[in-house]
Amino acid sequence: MRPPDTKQRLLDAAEQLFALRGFHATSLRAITQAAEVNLAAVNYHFGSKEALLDAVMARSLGPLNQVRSGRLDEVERDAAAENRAPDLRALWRAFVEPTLSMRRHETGAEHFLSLVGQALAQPHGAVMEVFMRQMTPMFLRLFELTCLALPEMPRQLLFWRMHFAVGSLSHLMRCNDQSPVLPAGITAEIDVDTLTDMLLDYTLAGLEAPR
Amino acid sequence: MRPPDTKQRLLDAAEQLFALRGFHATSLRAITQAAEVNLAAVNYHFGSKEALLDAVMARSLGPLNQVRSGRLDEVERDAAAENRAPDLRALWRAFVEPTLSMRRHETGAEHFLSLVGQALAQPHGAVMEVFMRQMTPMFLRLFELTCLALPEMPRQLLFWRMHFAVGSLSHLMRCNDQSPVLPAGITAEIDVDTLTDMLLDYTLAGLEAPR
DNA sequence: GTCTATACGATGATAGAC
DNA sequence: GTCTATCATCGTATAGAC
Repeated sequence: MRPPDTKQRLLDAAEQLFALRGFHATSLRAITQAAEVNLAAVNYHFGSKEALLDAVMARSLGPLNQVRSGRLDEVERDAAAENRAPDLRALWRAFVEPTLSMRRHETGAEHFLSLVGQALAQPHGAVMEVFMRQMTPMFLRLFELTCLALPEMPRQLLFWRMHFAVGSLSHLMRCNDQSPVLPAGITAEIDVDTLTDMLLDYTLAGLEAPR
Repeated sequence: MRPPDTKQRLLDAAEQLFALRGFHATSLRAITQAAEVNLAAVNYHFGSKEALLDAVMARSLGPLNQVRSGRLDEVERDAAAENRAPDLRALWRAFVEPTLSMRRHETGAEHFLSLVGQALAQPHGAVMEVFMRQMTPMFLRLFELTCLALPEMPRQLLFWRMHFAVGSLSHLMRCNDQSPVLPAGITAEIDVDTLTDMLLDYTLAGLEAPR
């Protein structure tokens, strides 16, 4: 009647409750009750409540970055095959699209995005360190490939412009479920592909802007 | 020896501790001890711990938006005097510059920015509602003025592009103290004016990009 | 109106028996 | 590995002194 092991059950219950009601608003007792395990199991398997959040986040972030990494491989391979610089739009599409299309394919995507937002806002959160350790190689690789695609642009300038681009994406991730401010005559509902193209148009124009 | 009133002392102590150690990591007992007031004073003057955070944020956000509002007035006045559409760069400079230059003039600016980041990440936070209630008129006004400055652009498209622009700014605010990923040969130290111009170049190129 | 002292229920964490 | 019992600490509420 309760086949999966305790660790998995805790991860599943925690992911849902953390995202739904927030990290601090969720008690360990609520999680262990939902998972139908003992209260002390959390500290036995993970060590602390925050370490449980770490594990939940790492479980989703790993596969996502694996997809991104594979798509960056493709872009690099295409460029090498035709002996040219990598295509800027293909590059950023490889980075952006897996995240945005999570909502379509994965279940609990909004849970994951909500968790990332919460984790990154903590000042001394060990969670942010986990996130950064996972994301840093991806950022560095994307930066170097962007420099190759825009060889005329100073690296220092591109660094900051990439910072702006990442900000646009992360803000979009954070606000994608709850509608932000809606001016009159504007609807927030939009197709994922259209949204991806709009973000790419915006980002590429900013990256390539004259000084 | 302890001249200011209790309310003020609590706001000051809470602002510093919340920003330094995080909202949930800071106990009311730590705050009241730092403020040298009684524990129950928090609930008497503010009602709850979260309401205290509300008050701290509103204290900084109000004056900041007042500055922004005044500068938007100027842009509108200039446009009306010359009977033309508002200047897009002046418009966004009015919105962006007061925030970025907080670090130069105001004390505890990084505290405020850290608090905003924390507040916005909470799923059901009443704090986000407070923030949004303060920011919504500003966003709506900026949106309408941007539409006037770019009359050819569809409103729906401009709405999303403005969303991307706000994301860039908020990400910059959140990460301005702690250096993010630093590729080789890149330094994160930069003059505030240069940074402002770089952000404006990037944002305007994105807003004006062809479809 | 303000401030103080004190108490209550719930939380995250831990120790030790099984 | 799992469980029960227990701890210090948390946010909150209230009764009563100035």
